[in-house]
Amino acid sequence: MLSLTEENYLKAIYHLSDGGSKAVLTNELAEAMSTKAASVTDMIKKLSAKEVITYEKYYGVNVTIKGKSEALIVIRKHRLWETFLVEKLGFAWDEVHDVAEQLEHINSPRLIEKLDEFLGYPKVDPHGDPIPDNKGKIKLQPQVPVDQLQVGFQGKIAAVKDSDSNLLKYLDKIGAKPGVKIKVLGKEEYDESMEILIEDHRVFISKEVSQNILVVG
Amino acid sequence: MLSLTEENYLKAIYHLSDGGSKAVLTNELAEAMSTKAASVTDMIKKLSAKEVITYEKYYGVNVTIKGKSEALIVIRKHRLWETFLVEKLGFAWDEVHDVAEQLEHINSPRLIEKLDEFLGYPKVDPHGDPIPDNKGKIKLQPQVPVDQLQVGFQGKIAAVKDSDSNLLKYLDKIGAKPGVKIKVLGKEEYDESMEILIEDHRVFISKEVSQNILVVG
DNA sequence: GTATATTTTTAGATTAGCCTAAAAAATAAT
DNA sequence: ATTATTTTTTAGGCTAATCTAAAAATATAC
Repeated sequence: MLSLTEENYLKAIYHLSDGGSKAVLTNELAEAMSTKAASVTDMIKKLSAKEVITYEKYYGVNVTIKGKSEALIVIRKHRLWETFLVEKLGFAWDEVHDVAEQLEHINSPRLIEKLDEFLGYPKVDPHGDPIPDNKGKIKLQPQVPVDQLQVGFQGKIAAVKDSDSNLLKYLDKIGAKPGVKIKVLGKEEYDESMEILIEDHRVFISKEVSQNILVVG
Repeated sequence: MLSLTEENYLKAIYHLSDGGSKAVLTNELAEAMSTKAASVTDMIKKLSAKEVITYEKYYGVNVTIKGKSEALIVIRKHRLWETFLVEKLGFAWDEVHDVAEQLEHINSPRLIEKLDEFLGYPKVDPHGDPIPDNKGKIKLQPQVPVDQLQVGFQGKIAAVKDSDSNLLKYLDKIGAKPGVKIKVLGKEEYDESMEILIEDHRVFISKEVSQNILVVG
């Protein structure tokens, strides 16, 4: 059983490690938690003792299987609550985070199952992030390049192919970065250029560009 | 600003004092909070410093105006959440208390206003208890426990004391829920058990049970 | 490859909330 | 009205989570 504070640290570690794929340094974590490195060291020892992370001095921390599962439960709760706030209570998608940060710590598996059912078992939250299922499994969606999308498609930018620096600069200019909402408005047959909505503004992109933006449903 | 623990103490004081109409003793409070008298004395000092209660040594504590208002905000949240859990998520009315105990501490005035709106501005919660408005005003109707009623009394169940889950299950079984018609058929002198009519069927209840059913005329 | 800078850890305090044991005040009993 | 009992408070300690300041380990620079 984790305390509220421990739960928050674990979640931060999970995110900073990209879901457990790399080690997290003490200072990074201190920054993320708005606290001091010394406090982080203390907490790291506690979380190690509870076997949700492994810890090597002066090297960093890694999430264990158990830790991942616990982190995903919190993330599931966070994203279900965000969905509730937007879909049912009429919050704007950018004002839900702080409240969801509190709600995610409510401890009642039954409540979460009921909430999930009430929301119609949503797959993604209002930001487009996937909602882990009740086993803690996160269904990572296949990333599709924009040029293969149908007109009308709505989703979120998952990644961009970062081969060319000029391309990245251009993508940055039009606001095409991971996490941003995207919608396909139109497709020109003869040159395969596209008209898309990035966040809230319309842009025309060439086939070349469209091949380099990866999205998820 | 009160901590979670302070909020729970204040709420208990509010209830034990019958909404601020009498002083609460240290041991009473210790009992209610499942803690020791010494801890209560400590907390009393903190709550006095924050001016939500007044405190006279060896006499007891009283809620201040400010304290009442803060307690009522928590009670409002508790009862709105209980309503949500029953009305929207399909919880049974006797399984909501523990979850609502957690949810009542979520701090977001906007959330509560939105929730209130979503629920259609309910006046009472699933136990029949009145929901304070957003100014902290509570419309109280005099509620009398069944054990104090005369034979022949007819009325309506207004609320049940929602402390014990086993009791709530029992009450649910005999159909004793808010809104239901009730009539006192008889009273046994030697053990103070009673025979009552709940909606349409006769039941015998012990004194203990009769003390936990509150009715209005 | 030694010196300097950065990062991380230890050491020692602090605060909130709780505890036990003992002292003090209030209440009850004779 | 003293004594006995109950209630409440004080005294002193414990744990979780935080802090500052200093020491230790690692990384960087010349």
